[in-house]
Amino acid sequence: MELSKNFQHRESELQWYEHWNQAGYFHSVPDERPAYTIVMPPPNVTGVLHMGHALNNTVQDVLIRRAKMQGFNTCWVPGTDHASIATEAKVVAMLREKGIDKKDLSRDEFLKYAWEWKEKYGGIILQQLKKLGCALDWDRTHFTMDKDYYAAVIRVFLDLYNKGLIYRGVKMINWDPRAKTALSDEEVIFKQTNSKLYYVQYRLDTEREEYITIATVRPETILGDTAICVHPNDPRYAHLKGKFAFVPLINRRIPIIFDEYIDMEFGTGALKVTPAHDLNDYNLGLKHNLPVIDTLNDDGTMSEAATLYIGEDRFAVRKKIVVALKESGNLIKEEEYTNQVGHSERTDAVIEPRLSMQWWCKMEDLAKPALEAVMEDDIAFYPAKFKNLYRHWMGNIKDWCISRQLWWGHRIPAWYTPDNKMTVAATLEEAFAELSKSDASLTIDQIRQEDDCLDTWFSSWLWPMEVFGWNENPNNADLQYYYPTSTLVTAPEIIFFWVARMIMSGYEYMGKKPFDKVYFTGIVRDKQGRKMSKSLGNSPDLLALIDDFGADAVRFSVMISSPAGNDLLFDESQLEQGRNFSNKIWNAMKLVKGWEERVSDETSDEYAQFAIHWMEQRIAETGVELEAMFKDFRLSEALKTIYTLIWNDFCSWYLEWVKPGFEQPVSAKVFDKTISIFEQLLQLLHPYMPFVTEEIYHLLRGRKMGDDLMPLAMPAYNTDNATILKQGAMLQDVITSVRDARNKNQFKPKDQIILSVDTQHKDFYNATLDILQRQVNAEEIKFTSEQPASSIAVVVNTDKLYIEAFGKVIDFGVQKEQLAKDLEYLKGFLASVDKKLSNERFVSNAKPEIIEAERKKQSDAQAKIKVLEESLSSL
RNA sequence: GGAAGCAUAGCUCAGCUGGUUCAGAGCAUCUGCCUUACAAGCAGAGGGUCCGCGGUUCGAAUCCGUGUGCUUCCA
Repeated sequence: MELSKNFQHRESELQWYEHWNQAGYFHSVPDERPAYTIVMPPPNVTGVLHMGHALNNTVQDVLIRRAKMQGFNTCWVPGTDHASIATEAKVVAMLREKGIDKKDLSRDEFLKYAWEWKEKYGGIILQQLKKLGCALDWDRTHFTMDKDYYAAVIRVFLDLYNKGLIYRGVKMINWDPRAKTALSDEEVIFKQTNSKLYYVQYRLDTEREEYITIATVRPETILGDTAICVHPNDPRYAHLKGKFAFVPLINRRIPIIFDEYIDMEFGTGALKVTPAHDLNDYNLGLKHNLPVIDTLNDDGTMSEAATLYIGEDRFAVRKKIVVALKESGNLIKEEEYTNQVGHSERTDAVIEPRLSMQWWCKMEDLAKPALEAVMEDDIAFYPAKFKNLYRHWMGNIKDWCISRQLWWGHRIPAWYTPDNKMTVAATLEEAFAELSKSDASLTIDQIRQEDDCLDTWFSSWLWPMEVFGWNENPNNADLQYYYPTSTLVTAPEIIFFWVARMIMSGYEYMGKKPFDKVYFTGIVRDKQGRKMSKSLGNSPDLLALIDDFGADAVRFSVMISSPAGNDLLFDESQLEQGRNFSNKIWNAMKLVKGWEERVSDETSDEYAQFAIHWMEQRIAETGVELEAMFKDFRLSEALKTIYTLIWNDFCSWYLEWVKPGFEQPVSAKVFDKTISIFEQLLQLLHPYMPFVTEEIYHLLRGRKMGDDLMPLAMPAYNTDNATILKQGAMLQDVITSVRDARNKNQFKPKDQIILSVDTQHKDFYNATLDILQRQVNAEEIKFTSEQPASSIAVVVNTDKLYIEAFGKVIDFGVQKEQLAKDLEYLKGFLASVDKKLSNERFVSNAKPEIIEAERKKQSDAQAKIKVLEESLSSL
């Protein structure tokens, strides 16, 4: 078979993903093996794959694939969440394009469109995950508005309500006037904004014409002012106790109040108080019994209560009112001012603090066990630094606003009579039964259900239990087997939104934590360090990257640069590195495959014994290291380690050491061992780069479909020969040193040399002679005790190597320089070691093995110095 | 205003419990190679006051304090 020049990822990816799926490797059913379970953080159903997903899901896939090889029954559950605000916004936009206004639709009509939209576009992101190679159990795909899931959400709502943990109340909330819904604090993004600070004077209700000046960035809100507040210790305003002022333009008479809340330094030290439109003002209003005048409609236009500009947009009014204030002489001055302005995470509209009746969930009791679990490492966070953040939030937890003024989502199961009596019940019939108890004349068609939906996170917090069918039967076999799940992989930015709440619901409803470990990935940033986001448009097109470089290369690039919890700057050079790595392995395969037709039983393979033995030990050594790294989620370090093992140890050293000469036969043993070694390496790499490894695994021995790498059990690694590892390193050292000397003396690669070795370790050289000879292109290697005439001397450890070449003029100056430089370094090194060892406090305080190591360093350095001095003097 | 994180080669970053397996990787740079798997490659090389200062210690890139700079979270 003709093998292509490079790895052809496009065909390979399609073929293997389909094959793994068909073979059932992705699907899990409970059995006697231990389970290793991950529930995917459900992406937004409107989403398309971006770098954050690529990172997050590659991490999960690496964990799943490795666990599978280690004998776990792995289950990785895919799914999406309904993302009420984002989806509703998309559907509204889609309808608008069709010329349909949401206002003209009934709730049911709208939902019909929404479901159509979901069926059409909602699965895109899951399909894209297949391109990335994700080993997901597709039979378990869930959606947060599936019938049973919906029922679970309603059931939890009823339960919490009955426990007294859910209540209705008027509070200051974050209002998104574009989406016309409340937002939780976490959904508001504060952006630095260039604003203006307006100084406005209010006429005092005194006989003399006196004024008090306030500063505000939101002049349109003065129409809702119900007081002016100053600091009780502020001498400027002490005389105003008990006085009143008039709101400009509308001449509302409002009191001057005194409160220590005021920052005397800010503005004029006098604050206008608008309880309906500012949280702090609201609290002041409560304290001082101020009336609340709500001057805004839900769409951000002025309400009738404003009395002026009714129906006009708040920002247009801001401009107009400034003009009006100027004309009336109330505007004193304007100042440039930068402040933090809240924007909606989803619609980017400027948030209005607004008083509103909402549904709330009490968090204090739920938070307690969830906080303890993390603090006591019953649920372990990686990296642990996020425990602090978690503790801080959980310790100061506020009640959760769970209602959203949207249609797309789980409709709150609260029911009202025409005179606004309310009950909470699963169905209309139950609600009717309850409500009619106190009103016998009530008919069922008079009852109307709450319009609001629940926050999306109020459904996704049930994810780890509900994907296994908690609602239908909490004792079902799947839930018993897979819950608690093993590892949650997510971004730190949703630690409160989601992670904390899943822990709460897990304890509340399962009595158990939802997962053992939480691994927080970093945030993917672009080259300039900006977070990749849709709004910036700086996220590369992942599918294009996969197409260009291959899924393995994309996976490589995100994994190589993502130490746990640290942000990663995404750089295309890493994609190239990944692609090149695939090709390197592909070419190594071509080399080995090329030997197949030249396998012979008669060929000597003694020369290769050392190489094989050494490589096997290197793999074992690395296998042990990898185990430790995976335990700590040092995933990028693990990949680097595997990369080095394959590229350096295997390709650069091992293959060169065992490679037969041009068109020479290769022994059956070397061939077979090399393939076995290759297969072990492919297995170690497979979790990171599944496609290229599976492809080559099959090609190496011409395996049949079904005889696959993906489910192959991984051996337990342990090293039993430290000596050969040291000898391998020594051999590399000798080879590099001789090559360096060749280079420095301008030898061409083809120039042959004669190498003479003055050593105490003849056994080592005898075992590696053939390898050494080929690697340094030596015609002959012999032992000696004297430096041959006109030879280059090289010192490696305490061995002296002499290089002779015919027809080569040797530059002793270069050589002398090199030896002198080495000697100088070593003398300095020895001096530092001597100093340490002659320090009494070191000898008495340091651990014995450290002292022993220093002694060894001392004697090694002394020996080497001696050898170097001898070489120098013989020049 | 409160809190956290980061500062290591030209660039992007590793460096777990303090000790030469500790100063490392990739990219970039320099030298030599179209060597019979791979030029997306091979063989070598150069390059760093581990941000400044102070402390703990026999010993600090690593621990503590402090200053500076950047980032993020909360108010």
